[in-house]
Amino acid sequence: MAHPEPADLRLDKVLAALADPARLLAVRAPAEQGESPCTGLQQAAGLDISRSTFSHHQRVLREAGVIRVRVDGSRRMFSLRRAELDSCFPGLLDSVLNTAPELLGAR
Amino acid sequence: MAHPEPADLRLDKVLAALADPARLLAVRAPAEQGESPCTGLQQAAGLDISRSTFSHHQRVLREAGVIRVRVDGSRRMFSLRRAELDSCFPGLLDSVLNTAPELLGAR
DNA sequence: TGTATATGTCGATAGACATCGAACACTCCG
DNA sequence: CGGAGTGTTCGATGTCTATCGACATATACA
Repeated sequence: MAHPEPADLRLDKVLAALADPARLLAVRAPAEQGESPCTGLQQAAGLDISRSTFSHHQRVLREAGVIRVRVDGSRRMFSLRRAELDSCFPGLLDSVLNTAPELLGAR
Repeated sequence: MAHPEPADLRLDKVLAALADPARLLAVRAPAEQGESPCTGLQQAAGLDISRSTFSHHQRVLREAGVIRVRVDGSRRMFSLRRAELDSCFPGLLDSVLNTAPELLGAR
């Protein structure tokens, strides 16, 4: 369960991680609610996908450095790596999170 | 040679179009120099790829609504669709263009 | 100690994508 | 007209990605 260092964040990877409607939705829940458990996040995002697929998306976001995953008992708690992202790519996360849901893309 | 209407821009498509080191480079030239011819743009971006590959990238950027292509004699002139992008996704383009070249990603 | 809950991993599959060279189309200029 | 310059399209190829179901793992709880 590796997280990249802030110095290792790359814009193309971050953009690729965000360039998916499911992941754009998944990233909004921890942005609004703070740290969220995996299941709650999936439900909050209204994602009708299998657990393994969600786990895959979670890994993509984590390996790109967009989210942090913390083990808490039997659950995983997700949070946005907002400070690191804002530091490396100022304004990027805000512009993505402020986009109206209708403009995110088709599922 | 179709360009999407501003109302048809979708964040996931724009992010996907930008989520490539070659395209991130290609987009910086017209941002700095204004309207640029294709060849000049490719050279300015330092892209060592074939013409057909560059043409492919150009198409991806155009179909996502990131750039506009105008035919001028035997050449194509490229420009950023800055106004439309800023209107739909405020701050996104700026954050991408302001990112240091070393952070764009590996080629 | 079982049993239920929560989540990751594996292997398969189907579709998307980056890349190239070759061939084609169009414009400009001599 | 014909060659040079500019760029697109096509077909092939290798790689990546999204998705799933099944299985494994780990914690929590009775």
